[in-house]
Amino acid sequence: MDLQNTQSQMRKGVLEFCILSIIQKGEVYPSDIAQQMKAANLHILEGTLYPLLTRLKNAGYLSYRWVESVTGPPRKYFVMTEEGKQAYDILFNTWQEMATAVSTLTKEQTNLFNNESTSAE
Amino acid sequence: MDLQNTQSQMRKGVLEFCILSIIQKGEVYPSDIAQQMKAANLHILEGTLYPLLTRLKNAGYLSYRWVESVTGPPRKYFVMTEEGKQAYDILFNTWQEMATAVSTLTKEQTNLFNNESTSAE
DNA sequence: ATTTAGTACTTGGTGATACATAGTACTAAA
DNA sequence: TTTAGTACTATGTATCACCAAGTACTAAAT
Repeated sequence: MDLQNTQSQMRKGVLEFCILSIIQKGEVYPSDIAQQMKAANLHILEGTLYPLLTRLKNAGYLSYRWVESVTGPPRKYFVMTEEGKQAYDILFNTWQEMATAVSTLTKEQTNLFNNESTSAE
Repeated sequence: MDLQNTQSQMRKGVLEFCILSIIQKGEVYPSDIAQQMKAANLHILEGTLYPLLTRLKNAGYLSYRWVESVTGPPRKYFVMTEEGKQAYDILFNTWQEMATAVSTLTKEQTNLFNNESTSAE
């Protein structure tokens, strides 16, 4: 176990949520997403992003259309489905609740549990 | 893929961090930790908690001592090592940076990237 | 004394998924 | 025709939460 791995795990947990958030704001193709994630300091690699988008699409949260490009092969432009929007709203709540819980837990404070009943006999 | 799984992934990413935070506040044994996590709405099961503590101990972040109990088998009481404190501080920063990044990303706002250069030709 | 219930810790198997790496395919310019 | 840049795909590996079953200890009930 190393710290980088733990940090990676932390980031991993919110990848889907962040990507749904980006797509919710407008039609994008994978490189747009990678760019925005990078700008937010949440780097994501091709080998992670593409399978993740496929999973989200298979789950019915996304749909896409092929769009020709002059600079290379065609691009998959993704948009959110109604189902995806609902899922995003739920994840948004989940995130907020979790962020609140973690902030509370990690605040420096006298903790109720430590002051009673847990001392060894 | 279902939503519960995604929510579980989100929680998974911060488990180690939260547990380190709890141990940092004082000597505890696994049931204390589970109880505090539950109180924070971040439930953790035995099959998750015990291996995780073993990993953290093997990484040098924790040490423990056996303490007899009158109500059952002896308990492993965990405390943090110096190395563990340093790791915790790093994870604390990681968490804060990530939480900020996610909040920024998921805020409803006109995004710079969507307004230029990403439209298809 | 033996059984039962409660508590504490351990172990093995499964599934989900990020990551690393390599590969395919398309366009445009040298 | 080759090279470089871009876009998408596929495979193998490692990590880790979860599930389920198991071991072990104590105290109370029978």
